[in-house]
Amino acid sequence: MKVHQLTRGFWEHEPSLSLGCKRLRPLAPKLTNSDSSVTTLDLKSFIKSDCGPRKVGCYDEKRDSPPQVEAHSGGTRWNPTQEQIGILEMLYKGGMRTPNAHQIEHITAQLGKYGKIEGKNVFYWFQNHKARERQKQKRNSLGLMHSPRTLGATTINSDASGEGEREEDSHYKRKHRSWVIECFEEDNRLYEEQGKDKTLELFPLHPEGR
Amino acid sequence: MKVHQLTRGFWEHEPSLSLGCKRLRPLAPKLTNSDSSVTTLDLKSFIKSDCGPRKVGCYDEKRDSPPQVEAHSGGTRWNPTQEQIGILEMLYKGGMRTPNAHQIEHITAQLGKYGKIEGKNVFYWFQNHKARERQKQKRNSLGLMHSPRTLGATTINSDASGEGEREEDSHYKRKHRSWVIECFEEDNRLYEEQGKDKTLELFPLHPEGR
DNA sequence: GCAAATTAATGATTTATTCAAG
DNA sequence: CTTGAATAAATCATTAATTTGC
Repeated sequence: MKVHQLTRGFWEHEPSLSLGCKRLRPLAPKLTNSDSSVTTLDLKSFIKSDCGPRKVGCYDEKRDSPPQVEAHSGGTRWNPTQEQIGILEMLYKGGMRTPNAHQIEHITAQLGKYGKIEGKNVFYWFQNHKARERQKQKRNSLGLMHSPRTLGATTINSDASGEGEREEDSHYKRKHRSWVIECFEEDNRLYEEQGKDKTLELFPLHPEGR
Repeated sequence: MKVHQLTRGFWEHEPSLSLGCKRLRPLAPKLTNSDSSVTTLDLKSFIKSDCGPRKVGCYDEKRDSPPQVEAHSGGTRWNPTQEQIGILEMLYKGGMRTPNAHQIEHITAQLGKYGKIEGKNVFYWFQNHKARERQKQKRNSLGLMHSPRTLGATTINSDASGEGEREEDSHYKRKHRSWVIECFEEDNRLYEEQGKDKTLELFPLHPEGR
């Protein structure tokens, strides 16, 4: 397979790769296949070796001291403290919905005083909180006008929170902002040396359908 | 600009906060892009400018020199060259679906030789390509068997497109991995030194009043 | 032939779902 | 069951090929 060469060329900075692929023009019929007799290159092997698919996910944050539970708990997932949650909710109530990189950075720094936390935790928190507030509300409004049966009595708060949380948020959305992605440029060099990998299986291994 | 007291309280580690903020709708639709009231929020452009070329901001900032397309980059959105597309497709065909930070970094570096490109572009490309290949296939398989009878059987993965593209991808997903988010930790210091206060508009910035 | 108007393709962003730790 | 984490689906926005009228 010639693909091999292509691949190699690619990873080796070879500037000359004359693949015949042509970006199909927008309006073109767009035939169904983009051909490809080319194929399956051994990218896998290369990439894989590049970063050992060792531990999956974020368990290997600290190269050593694995069982070392520091501060709170292991290193699996963020376990917010009361203060952290409080502040986050406060911000949420204040109107914040999707903080950008700067804000996240800042917030993270502040919350860090109360316990271990990473930027992504803040990011996710907002995402989840927003989504869940929304669905909670939807459930409520729907439930109210429908059958009186309550599925989960456990849901104590059930909107009792009384936040006047409206859908306001959804208007000013649709505005470009990148918080999440824009960081790629910055963090590049970092990984270079660390060798820390979060790689995991790069390719699908188990066939199956969803 | 008065940035809400609440904010101040928070940032100063002040525990006493009495938010009564009600905050109403963010404000007018804000279409026509940035109100340009200036400094208020160009966080984004800020960030971007950090790296040089200001893209995101759209054109508002410089209302003149609009048609000035430099090279091809312009400044709006990534416009992949054929080589770039070719390589990406090659990788895709090779089985790559959701490259992690390392891979993205690497790929970006390589593709950068053929034209301007950022990590996020690579990230998005894979996301979009994967999704679109999927929907294309779904369309196909649905289309070809218009026998309304067995709808459920559609999963036979007819592969009509002639492409060997399988659905394998959708299983190994749900695997923790952060490429996107993990960068938050790293890029922090970047902003730090700049001295640029980020307290600026932590909130949606709705015109107070009201 | 050319440029405005159309339109398909696709880059970028947001929302909805799903998975799984605790 | 709650919720942090991650991915997929839906949507918006912009670019460029194509069409159209002159």
